[in-house]
Amino acid sequence: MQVLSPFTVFNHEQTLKFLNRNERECLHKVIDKEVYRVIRFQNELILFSIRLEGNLQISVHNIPSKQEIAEAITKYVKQWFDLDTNLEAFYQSIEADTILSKLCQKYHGLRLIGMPDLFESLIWSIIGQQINLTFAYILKERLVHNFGESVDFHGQYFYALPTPQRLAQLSIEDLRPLQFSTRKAEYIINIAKAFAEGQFSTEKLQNLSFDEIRSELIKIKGIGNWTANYSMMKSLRYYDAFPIEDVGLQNAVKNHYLLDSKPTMIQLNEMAKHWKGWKGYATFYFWHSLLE
DNA sequence: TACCAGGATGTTG
DNA sequence: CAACATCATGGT
Repeated sequence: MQVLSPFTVFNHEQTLKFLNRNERECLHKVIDKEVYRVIRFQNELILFSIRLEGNLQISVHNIPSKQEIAEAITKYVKQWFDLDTNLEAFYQSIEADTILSKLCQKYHGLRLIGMPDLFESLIWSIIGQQINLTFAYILKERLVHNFGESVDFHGQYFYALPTPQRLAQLSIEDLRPLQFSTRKAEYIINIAKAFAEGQFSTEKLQNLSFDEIRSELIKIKGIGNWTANYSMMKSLRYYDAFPIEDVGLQNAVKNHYLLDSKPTMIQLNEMAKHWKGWKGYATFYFWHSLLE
């Protein structure tokens, strides 16, 4: 076991609320203020948990923890929970926007909970395109339960996302019975192939600029501006990535700014000038407000 | 029942 | 280049 501490700010309550946002979430489980997750490390499935109370205690459950595993998990958690960001810089930067500032006070210490695995955020965002979130979680659950591997811990199963290699083997006909549309199936299998064959990876994007990464992502069929920015903010930690087409964001903005209809992209871009450098973080806070 | 969902793509005018 | 149709299905 190890402990991540001390932090300047971390909002345990709001983080738990985020992690519990959908009962059907299948890639982590919250049990008594402790979040469990399986990651793959050196082709081995590792079940670990983080205690969301006081200091963040990390435990490894299914195998004896070695130094290098502890380091890998620590790195993962730091990225997942965005522990290295200076939140005060975000809060100060958007100070001119009194409405967002109020949200920041309300959720003070909430960090942008991400997805360290780029493949995961791409698959998840493609699943979520143009359907309601409830259905999106059902589709993800079917994909994971049908094709993902799991760790059996005291009779309870904890799943990992199927690997690109596994999904690359599938055909559209395998996913149609799970109620994936032909297009979603096609996009997912194509992206899985690109990752499996090494044509695409986080490493290959490492030395590129924001615009170059965005354009590389958009070259892939099925990834548009929304998906590219979603993944850049959730996986690649570009806090200014802005999924402006997002209906949830638009609705949250409509609610908080008391608009009579959803903002146009032009309006939203205008408002987002106050969030410069932190548009992704602002988006995350607005999304979080939808959980109320 | 019609319209909306954490959009993207291909076609048409 | 902007407008429109299409995808597929659950939720309200």
